[in-house]
Amino acid sequence: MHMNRGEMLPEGAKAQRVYLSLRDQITGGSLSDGDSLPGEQRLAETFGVSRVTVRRALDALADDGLIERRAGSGTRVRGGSAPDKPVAMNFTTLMPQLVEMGHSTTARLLSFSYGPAPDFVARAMDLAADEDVQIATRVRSADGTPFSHLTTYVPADIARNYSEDDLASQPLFALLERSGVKIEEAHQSVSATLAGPEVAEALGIATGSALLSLRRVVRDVNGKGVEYLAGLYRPDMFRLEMPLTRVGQGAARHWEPAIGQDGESAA
Amino acid sequence: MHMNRGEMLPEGAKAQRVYLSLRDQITGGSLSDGDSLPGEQRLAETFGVSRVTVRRALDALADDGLIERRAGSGTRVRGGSAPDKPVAMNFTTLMPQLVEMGHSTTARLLSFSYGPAPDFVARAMDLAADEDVQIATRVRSADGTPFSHLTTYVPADIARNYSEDDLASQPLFALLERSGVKIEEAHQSVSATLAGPEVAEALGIATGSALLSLRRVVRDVNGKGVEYLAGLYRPDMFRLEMPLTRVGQGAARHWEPAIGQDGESAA
DNA sequence: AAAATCTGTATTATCTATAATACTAGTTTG
DNA sequence: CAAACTAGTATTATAGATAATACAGATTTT
Repeated sequence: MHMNRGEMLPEGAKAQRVYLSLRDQITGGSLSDGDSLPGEQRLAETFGVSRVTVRRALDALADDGLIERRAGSGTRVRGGSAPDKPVAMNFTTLMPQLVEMGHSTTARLLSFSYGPAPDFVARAMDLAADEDVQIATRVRSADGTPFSHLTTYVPADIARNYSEDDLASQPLFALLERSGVKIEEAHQSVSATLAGPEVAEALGIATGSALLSLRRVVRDVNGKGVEYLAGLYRPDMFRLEMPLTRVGQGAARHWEPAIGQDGESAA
Repeated sequence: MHMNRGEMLPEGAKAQRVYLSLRDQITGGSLSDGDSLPGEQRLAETFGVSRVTVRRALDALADDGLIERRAGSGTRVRGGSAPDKPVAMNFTTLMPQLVEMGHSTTARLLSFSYGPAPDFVARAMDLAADEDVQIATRVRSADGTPFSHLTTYVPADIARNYSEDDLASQPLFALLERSGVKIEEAHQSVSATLAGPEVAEALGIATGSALLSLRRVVRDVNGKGVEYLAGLYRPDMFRLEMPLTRVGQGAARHWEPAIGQDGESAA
């Protein structure tokens, strides 16, 4: 009975690469149950490593309970497409659907400071080059497992309206609107990146893991930037879900988000 | 003048990890121009490797032209937040905005076959366990650089309506609607994953790079699944952009996609 | 029953990373 | 100017990971 929750990574650097790649395919759904995995020899060839190295990666996967190895037969996937409890982000609120799913959420404030806005933030928010912003980094956990690493930049004059404690307990949206900010527009950009040493430790994952990266710029009615968010999310814990419906006729036919029906819908 | 386009990766496995992590931060916008990078000694400590290894990673970054090193002063970022030509995906068409931006797009068919649907596909599309599907994998390139690796699963009876050549030249949407399929609903799930050896080669990137992962299930008016798409996108070439506006009043206030106004558009 | 394929196990040479250095030459800060 | 940074350049010993092999035992296929 191992309760290691996917943290039994092998020692070698190449072995870790193989381990992470295979683990991503399993938890990501590309590999389901059954007789799936190729033989150790073939894996060694496709990854360009020796069989010993593949072996170390498979040992770690077996420790995690993700695969099952039987001599003579082969290696099979076990936990196929049954991720623990993937938190999804709701489209219409821009907030993770946590409360609705009975998750207990906690936020931990990692750093908190005021200072000049970094270049890319000032550019994205149309700030003066020397304008001070509040920079806060916090990690959110669901049921004790961290799933997001968020860094927010808020112009100092706005940020003075709430306290450091507020940040650790409440979502930034609520604090901004409470401060009298009239939110009007937001622009999100979703991408992927690798986990650096600091965020890897904060999220309890291995350096070099894949992360979902989200950049968000929020503006008020005057077009002034009021929030810049740089969020990193664990793909095994978090997904961006968007249900869409096809509307319109002829050339104007296009997609629109299906609001109010997420995921389980029976219909 | 190096035209290596980010393919000068160092030899050691640990050095590659440092290289990829730093490169992601630079092309991802977390590190802009200026005096940014910490000293080699500090980098070695935070990454948990020796200074020699950090050095190898920095050598490769310098070869790529991403950083500039000056003895005594430090290491600075050069290509900060000016990615080549990031292709964005349009929200309302579910298609990359390529034609509008003057890109020359090519698609290459990597594999093409008919066979029983994999478990996760059959589950997602509500197919019979033994139903045959067409499985096609193709790589799309913009201006000669590959940016997406797409695998589609289409029920065999539908797929017979178009040819193999059609797939290499036209988007699947057009082919489906031409085949008389009434598209009604789609569900997208966005996540991140690591590049395995095969996709890494197909996309011209290093194994272990971060990729944006998109899963899409398209259903017709009867609720039957007509397409399952598993797409992997290079984060340095592709982003999922979504402009949003705040609408509604009071408790019903929520976000909606700002249709028709994307980035550059003039409508 | 034989052949083929797979995991399990072991050994050894080689390559790689690391640590501990030392030193030079630029640059910035006090 | 002097002190305290920095990158650039070496060297060497040691520990560790990897590659290349070989063979035994289990399972499936022919």
